[in-house]
Amino acid sequence: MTKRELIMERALELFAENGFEATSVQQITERCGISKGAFYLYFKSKDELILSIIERFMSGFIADLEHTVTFSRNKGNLLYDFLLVTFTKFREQADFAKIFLKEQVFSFSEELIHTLKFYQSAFCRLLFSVIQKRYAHLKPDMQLELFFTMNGLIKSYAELIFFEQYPAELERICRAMVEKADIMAKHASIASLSEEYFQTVHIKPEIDKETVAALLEDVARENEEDPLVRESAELLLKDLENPKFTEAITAGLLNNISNTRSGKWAAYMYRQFLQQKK
Amino acid sequence: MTKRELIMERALELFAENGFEATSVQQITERCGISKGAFYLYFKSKDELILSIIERFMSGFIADLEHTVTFSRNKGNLLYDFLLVTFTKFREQADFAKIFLKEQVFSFSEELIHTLKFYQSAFCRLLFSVIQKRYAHLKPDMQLELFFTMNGLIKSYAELIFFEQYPAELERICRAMVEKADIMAKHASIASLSEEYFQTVHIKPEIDKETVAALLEDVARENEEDPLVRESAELLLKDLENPKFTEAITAGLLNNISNTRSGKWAAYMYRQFLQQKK
DNA sequence: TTGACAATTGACCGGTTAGTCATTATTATA
DNA sequence: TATAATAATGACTAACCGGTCAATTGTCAA
Repeated sequence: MTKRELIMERALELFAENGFEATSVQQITERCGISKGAFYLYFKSKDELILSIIERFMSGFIADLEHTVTFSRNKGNLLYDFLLVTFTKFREQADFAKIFLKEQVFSFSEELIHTLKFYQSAFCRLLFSVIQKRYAHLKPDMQLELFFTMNGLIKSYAELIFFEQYPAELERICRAMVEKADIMAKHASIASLSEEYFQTVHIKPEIDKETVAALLEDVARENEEDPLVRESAELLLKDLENPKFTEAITAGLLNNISNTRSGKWAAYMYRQFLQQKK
Repeated sequence: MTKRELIMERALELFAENGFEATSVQQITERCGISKGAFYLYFKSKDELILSIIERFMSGFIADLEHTVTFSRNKGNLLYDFLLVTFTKFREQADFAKIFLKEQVFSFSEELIHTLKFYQSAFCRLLFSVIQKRYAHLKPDMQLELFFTMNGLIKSYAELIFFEQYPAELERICRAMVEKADIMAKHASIASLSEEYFQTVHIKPEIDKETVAALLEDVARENEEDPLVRESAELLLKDLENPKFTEAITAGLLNNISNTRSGKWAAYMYRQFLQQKK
């Protein structure tokens, strides 16, 4: 483990215990057994630290969910799978879940708020797409209603599990949630939210070409020894500047890089970027 | 408006804007146009200030809800009324709602955490009693399930309204929520929570005799000019020490003081105290 | 007008914070 | 072993925090 990773790990523990604001750089360095000066060799500020932590975990989280949505074998279980992956990932990273669920948005830097909103809307888009598929026959306003309810329940269950340390059976919770969604889809008639709500949640991600290019370069660098992945990333990079490939070819290349850690995220961003252009 | 109230009001604004931790006493006094020293004439610490704010608003809030539950004319609409009062009260006090919904529990004093938990569990008990009445035919585990879902939805809607400033129609939201509850009560079968959850939420309030006595003394003092209220409070005070009255008499006396501001809260606490003794 | 008392002030205190940088320790290379 | 390069240190700064208190101002009866 690099020292940078060590700092991130210990800091995450402290943030989960005492919150971001209440944790001082001093405390972090003490737990790591390093000096205060050393901290600033690896992070240029405390803000950059929390940003890196959020970025690192959330990119993995969203990429995993995206993978579930895209490659789920059993389409009938997609909602269940989505929920289970969500809770499982959060449980794996319980410390992160705590700060993500409860952390104040007050007194955060603009950049931090922007990053959080970006990932939150990425999650919302995925969840909504799952709802849309399962309940395609419903009118959009009732789909919205279902999305809102499920989103709220996810948060409630997450708080119960991580803050009250409730000994939950994740599978049971997910089954109960799917049942609720199905029942509501079948019998509910009153929509409490208008289309305006969609705008509230659905903040456009505004992914630019440079961001995607940078991610693909990372993939190529990190997988230098694997020619298939490296070449796929390089081809995608070229096509980004000068699109020539058909959809099938692009999809195949994205699949090639999707098995690597950084590749999963890069592929997701690439797909989002293409969809945005349409 | 007394200077104490002025401070509470301006402080609440700042807390809603920047959070409790991030708001300094300096900022508060500046917005009030007073000196820092003056602040400490009215509050012995910053903690006492936030405690007073919470106490002031939450006692009124819970008392109103309790009044709704106890005296609701149309029992069939009780859940709807409960939800509507909740949202309406929160909207009236949007600044307070913000700090109550989002404020960190990290780095709060023990007393503050205890107070917050006390009011939260008072709210939970009321909501659960409403659910219990409406869905009396259901098994306890499904009642719990309904309670959890409604509680979560209340929070989700509240966040939507106060943080995203979503232009909500409260009546429509409440109708949609009641519909959801009814549908779930009729068709849901999977219970995700065991009885353990009840303990998590249902923290015993532990109301002691002295607390209730102090509240009744306040009522008597505040309503000196109203003999009916004053004497009712004094009789209740005596009966607290040396219980002689029948339930009907006690209930009547509690009704007598329930129309005053402080009386509503005192009556609620009195009833809770009696129930606890059983 | 005076004097007693209450209300109000703001400089000040000890403590904590994020962040800096001259100095020192460690490692790699020649 | 000597030298250069890199890694790490911790005392230090400036700003801000909650809270205090001697000094000042305002008020009103005598």
